[in-house]
Amino acid sequence: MRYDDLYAKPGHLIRRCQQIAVSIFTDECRDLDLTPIQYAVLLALKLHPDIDQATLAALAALDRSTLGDVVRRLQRRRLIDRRPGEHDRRSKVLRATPAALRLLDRAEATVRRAQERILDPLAPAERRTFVRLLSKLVDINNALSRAPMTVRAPSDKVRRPRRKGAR
Amino acid sequence: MRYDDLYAKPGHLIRRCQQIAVSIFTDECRDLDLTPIQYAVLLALKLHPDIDQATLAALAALDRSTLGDVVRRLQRRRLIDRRPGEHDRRSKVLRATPAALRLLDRAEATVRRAQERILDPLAPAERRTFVRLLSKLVDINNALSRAPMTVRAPSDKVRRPRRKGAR
DNA sequence: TCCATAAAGTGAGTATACTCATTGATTGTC
DNA sequence: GACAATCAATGAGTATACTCACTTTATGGA
Repeated sequence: MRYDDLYAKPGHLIRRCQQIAVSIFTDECRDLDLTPIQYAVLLALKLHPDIDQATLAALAALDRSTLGDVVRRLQRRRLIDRRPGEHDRRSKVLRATPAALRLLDRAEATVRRAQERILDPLAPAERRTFVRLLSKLVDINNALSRAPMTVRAPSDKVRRPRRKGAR
Repeated sequence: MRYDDLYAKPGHLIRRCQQIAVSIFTDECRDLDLTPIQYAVLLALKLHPDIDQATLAALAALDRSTLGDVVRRLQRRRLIDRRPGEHDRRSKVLRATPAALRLLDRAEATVRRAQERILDPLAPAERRTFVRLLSKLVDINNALSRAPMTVRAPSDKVRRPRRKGAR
């Protein structure tokens, strides 16, 4: 395969696809004032009440720092209830508030419509193929790589000195 | 199709895919100290020297604000040369420095390896299918929506005719 | 019990990635 | 040539999205 052109590179196509997906989601959910991440976090909390932030981060595929920010914003909007863990005093146990559950109910049809709009350019058979390949890609890469989901320690502990401007 | 589960939703899968792609790219390019975006911007500038920021933003599929930040960081590292436009004094004309061009040469094999690693979980035939569907999804959605990518040929096109009732 | 290790949350730092508003320059039209 | 619409860049504001370092707490083995 050729990756001469920027537009033929899988990485670029994936980024644009994500851009478009977020744009469509945001457009559909404008009235709900929910971002894709906030929706994912609240949905995960609805399905798994009373888990700590590290567990939720793994469920939603976010690192702990990012989730910390998301949780803070949702807590400020009274969509998340947050209390110290009883068994483990390091942890904070989270729960979606009744308002959040109502919001999720209201969001259901909207979110489904957004998901359908994302795949709209593809024919029905293509949609199934696309989602299947996407799932395969994500699952296997997730198992192999050190994506945030797996929290695997890098094999090479030797770290280069960070240059200025480095990420 | 069912989107009951978070993990079955296209939006979530696309986000995870992007996460993984960035992670692989960053891993491969760590010696080069280049992010995917920085690479895309520099490559676009190599192929289209002396364009202004708005044109570059369209080429790289970024909004102008985001590109402004990226350009500032690249300019600080002396990878971009930035001068006021001669014909249009509102604009700033950009060019990849010789150091940037050398960096792009060094990056070539590494970036290709990263792109291949992203698709590695798929069989060869699946890779072609995936990239084809991804391209279709991105192209059609881009044409329909008002995604940041407004394709316009910047190289030879002098000026777009201004449509009166457009937008 | 002591202690090395690890895990949970957090803060700092950096880099996307958008919206909206503003300022200054340009252009088509009258 | 004046003017309205538009456009280029930029800043403020918000939300991801990571790494690294640090503190506090937990845990397992000597």
